[in-house]
Amino acid sequence: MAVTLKEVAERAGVSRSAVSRAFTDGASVSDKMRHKVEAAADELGYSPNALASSLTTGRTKLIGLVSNNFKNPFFLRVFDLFTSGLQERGLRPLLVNLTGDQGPDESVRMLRQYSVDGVIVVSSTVPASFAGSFEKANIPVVFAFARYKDNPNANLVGIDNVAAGAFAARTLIGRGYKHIGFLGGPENAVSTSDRFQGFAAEMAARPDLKFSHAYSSEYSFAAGRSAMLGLLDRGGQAEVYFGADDVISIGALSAMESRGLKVPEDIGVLGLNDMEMAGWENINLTTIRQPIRQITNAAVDLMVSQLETPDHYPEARLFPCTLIERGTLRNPVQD
Amino acid sequence: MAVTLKEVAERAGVSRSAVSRAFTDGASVSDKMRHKVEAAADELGYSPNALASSLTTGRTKLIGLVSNNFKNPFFLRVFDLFTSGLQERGLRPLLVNLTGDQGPDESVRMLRQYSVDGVIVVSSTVPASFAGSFEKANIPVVFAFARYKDNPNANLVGIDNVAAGAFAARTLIGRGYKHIGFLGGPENAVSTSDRFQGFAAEMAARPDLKFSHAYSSEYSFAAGRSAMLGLLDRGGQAEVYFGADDVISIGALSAMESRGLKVPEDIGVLGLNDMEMAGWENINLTTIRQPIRQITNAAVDLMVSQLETPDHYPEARLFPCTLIERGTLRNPVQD
DNA sequence: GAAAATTTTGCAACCGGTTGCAAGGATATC
DNA sequence: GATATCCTTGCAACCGGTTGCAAAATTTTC
Repeated sequence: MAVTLKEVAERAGVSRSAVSRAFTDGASVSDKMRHKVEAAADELGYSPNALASSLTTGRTKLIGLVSNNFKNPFFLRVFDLFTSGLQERGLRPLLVNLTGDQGPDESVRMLRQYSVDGVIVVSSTVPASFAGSFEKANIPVVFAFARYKDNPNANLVGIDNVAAGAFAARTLIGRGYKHIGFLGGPENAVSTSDRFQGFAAEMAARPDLKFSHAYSSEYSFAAGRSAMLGLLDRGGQAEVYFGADDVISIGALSAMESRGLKVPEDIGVLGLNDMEMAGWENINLTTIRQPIRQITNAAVDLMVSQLETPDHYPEARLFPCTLIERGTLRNPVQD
Repeated sequence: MAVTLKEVAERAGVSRSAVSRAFTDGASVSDKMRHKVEAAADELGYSPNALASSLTTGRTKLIGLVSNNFKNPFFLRVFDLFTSGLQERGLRPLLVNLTGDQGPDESVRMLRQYSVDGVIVVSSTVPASFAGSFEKANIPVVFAFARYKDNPNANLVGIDNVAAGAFAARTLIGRGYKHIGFLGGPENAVSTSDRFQGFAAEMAARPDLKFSHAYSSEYSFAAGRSAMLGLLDRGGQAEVYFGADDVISIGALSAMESRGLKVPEDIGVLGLNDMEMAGWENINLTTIRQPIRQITNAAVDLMVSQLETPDHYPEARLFPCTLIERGTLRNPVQD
């Protein structure tokens, strides 16, 4: 159906190789030939078939974008930045939604069938077994928003969740809170357990402060709200909570409001991510920002480096988080 | 690098065609042959190269998913449903982010280069010129969340925005509001102008009621908030506003709160979409739900029909909206 | 058990490109 | 102007599969 190289060659009265070369950067073609070919191609509306050429070149420019985070609103921005970032470099994102039944092996097989040049795994909860599958298939992979210690010799980009947890704890301690709570996502999610680890370590240094913790059943508004309602209704709640994710923190905020508590006067909340809704004036959540643009850019850069130099030495790029002061924490105490 | 069909053939001691047939449903192969081939393939870890086969079969099972809605949180769910819906049918979404410089022609060319079997355009604001480009390239296309009258003979799935606007107006009239406002997205967005058209037509039948309208600069929280702040500060605002999108309505809600107005006592808001945040208890927006699951399913179905029967007659599938009662509208008046 | 009908298999050409190699042309050197 | 050098071009093989066709193998029929 589509116009092929052969037709262009016939039209221009040249060999097929000549046409191929005219469309290949750096190939040996005279200007005259190039113009002749381009003219014929334009008349016919030809554009080369990327899939056919991949057969000989071994490059498809297809990058698998694998994720299981299609529920957390934070990730819409992540997808936006990844797709546009990849496109800018001439790469095409092949999206894989890891929800439900599809196991990792299944996905890897699929990605191999489509000869992706590389894979970016966008997830904080992806099983570590993934890394091995890709390595075995010899597919370059970058883990974004992932955990360093699971894959010390994988390419990896994100924040240090342990450090972020510690940062959160120091922030809350600095505000003079005496009873500090940690409200995590699912207890078995690595992001939650890492954040907890850093948080708890920092709290351990301050035995004079009261420290308690709880978990939500998943990373969602409803789970955060319901966990916080449980804490409030049980009584003896902390003066402030670090919610290990914005969407949980916002759920918690709504629970506090439902129980008639004033924030930040009666109780405080600190989130993590700085997703768009945190900045909405009717939410106004004080939170720790993940530098999402830096993370996505770095992931794409790392992908490109791997494509260019196949024996690229594995690398982890971790970025520090920053506090975004809004309205859900009391002011710092004066020294 | 990867295992090829030839290697499997040698290993199994059969011809290449035999291997190919063993992996093709409905091909003529004996059970004995199939087992022999499968054994060899398993030993070698072979899986067929989808791109190479596409060369002869003419099918890639790649579906372009084209969108420029990477800002509206509503669409994360849309992407979730589309990607999983396509995957379930063995199709692979190739994502195209239409932001910025990339013109439609550029995108169409790219999609053709990758021999996509079809394209789903996910956008309410995509230029109508798109349809032509795909038709010319003979690529099946489905427009989701699009406008019927722009492409009466294109495959199209969504709601009837004019009808939705009218439904909104009737709803507000039914609540006994005497001064009713319309707060749109950008004035030139087709979704906004269609919704306005339906809304205004319904209002025209009730000259006894006061009707006013305004627009936001884009479909975003900030734009909705700032537009509503403008209306409130100018004075003479309506008793209730239909915000032509949830994200705008939520922005408007926050503006009202900032100006000390109680919702729904002092002023009302009705949204459209029923995105996740509308249901958050600390937002609690009464809104008109777009049946997103039906829309995405229908779009995928329509795509599949087109792939199966190439001369599939164009079809528009429009779904009705339903009111989701929450807390931002006063109760219906009793007859 | 032989002939006819049916199924299975392999050959070879093809899908739409790329590329090493050698021949042909153009340019530079003397 | 002849020769050496470099650039351009076409040929043919190849990338990893599929498929029409005919030969081979199997099954059915009588």
